[in-house]
Amino acid sequence: MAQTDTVTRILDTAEVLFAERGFAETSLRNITSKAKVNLAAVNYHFGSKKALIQAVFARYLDPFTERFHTALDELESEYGERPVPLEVLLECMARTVLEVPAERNSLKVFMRLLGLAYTQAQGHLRRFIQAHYGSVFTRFAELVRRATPDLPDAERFWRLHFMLGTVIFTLSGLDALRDIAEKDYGEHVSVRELIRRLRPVVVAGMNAPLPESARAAS
Amino acid sequence: MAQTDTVTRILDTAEVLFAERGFAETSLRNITSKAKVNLAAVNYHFGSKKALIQAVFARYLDPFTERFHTALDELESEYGERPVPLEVLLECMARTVLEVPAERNSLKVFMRLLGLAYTQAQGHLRRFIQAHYGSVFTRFAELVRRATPDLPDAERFWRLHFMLGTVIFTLSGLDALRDIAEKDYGEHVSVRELIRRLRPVVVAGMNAPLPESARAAS
DNA sequence: TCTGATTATAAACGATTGTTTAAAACATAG
DNA sequence: CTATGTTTTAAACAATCGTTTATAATCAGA
Repeated sequence: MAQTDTVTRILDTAEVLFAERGFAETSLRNITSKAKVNLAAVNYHFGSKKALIQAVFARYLDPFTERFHTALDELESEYGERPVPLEVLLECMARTVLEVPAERNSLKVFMRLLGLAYTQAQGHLRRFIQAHYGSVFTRFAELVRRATPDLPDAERFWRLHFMLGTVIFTLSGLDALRDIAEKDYGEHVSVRELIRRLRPVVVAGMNAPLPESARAAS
Repeated sequence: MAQTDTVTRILDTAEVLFAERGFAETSLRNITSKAKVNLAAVNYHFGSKKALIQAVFARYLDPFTERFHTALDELESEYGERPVPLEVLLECMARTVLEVPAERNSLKVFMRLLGLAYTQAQGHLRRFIQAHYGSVFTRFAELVRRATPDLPDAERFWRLHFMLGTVIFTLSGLDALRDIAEKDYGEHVSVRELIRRLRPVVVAGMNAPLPESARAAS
């Protein structure tokens, strides 16, 4: 039983430190000392630092993809052949993202990790995430395609990533932005309130008019 | 004259490596060996690695803020007391962002650096950028305020950062996205074309309907 | 051409990194 | 209790990090 305890203590500490300072800036000694665990325990239980990083992600993404798949199952059986409206799809994704880390009050950590997965070099991480969790995103993208039949494929592809960028960038850099916001007009904003603000912006962005044709551009 | 040569060779190499792998993952030995410069040259000319990082940013942001200020000057004198339309402001910013690195074909590097500035911990960088270049952003935000008088202050603040997130996130992670895009539908997309696609999305996001009131939310 | 300051260089510094080793502690089944 | 397999531990590993030092090379001004 002490084994499980050590493994989860390492994961709990690692995810916080990774989220705060990034992967390269967090040493195994930082993690093990704060987790009150022997240094060698990381290599013993996980094999390497890279594997630890992937394990941290898997602990969030495994339940996320599972819940997201069943949520999409429900939507598909509810709507049958009819396309699921875009707002419903976005709402579904947002709800799932909020649910997963809610149990440990770690939404902020989860968001920050997603941001790091995009921006930190860490080629192994991108490959790991793509290989293990790419399919659920493909499925979501296909549903979005049916919800926005007028959008050219390329346009929809990019707008989906614009949307992802907005959300992940905002929620991942939340602490820094919150500092500025509080200094500017003294309002403390919660993650859920931010998501409330994000929704109309994202929907409007997805439904924006098509850009002027490439040839007509200056 | 050899001095200037060494300094710029260090900066040229450092910005590329930083953009590719991040700050912590790029060692001074990586930089100096690739730049064919002695290791100690960095500490001699810049003082420290932190100072080198800041110098890399200053080389982009100094001309950027200067050009942006004069471009905003022209807009203000053109419109006088009337508010500058939002589209014009965004167009002005986009044009300035494109102009600065154009001389060295390093738009990709510039964008990637901006993304890193947001996401990498590097507290000293955030403070440096805020202290040196915060004023031009404040000025821009004030012009946006006059262009969108119907938007509550808090809402506009967050939407501006949503927009920044979309653009920086997209252009900073461009290489990864481009790989996916090419694999999905074989189209190679240029930065300028991406900006063309971004514009209507950003404008629509800024002009999106207000979210349901906080109290009415679930 | 000599002088004095600036720049380049090679070598070493101590600190920290991820990982491995070998022995100790522990748990559990016979 | 004993024996076996698992987990923990302290110590050391080689590699790399940013920085410093002392010396050599280069330059500009008189």
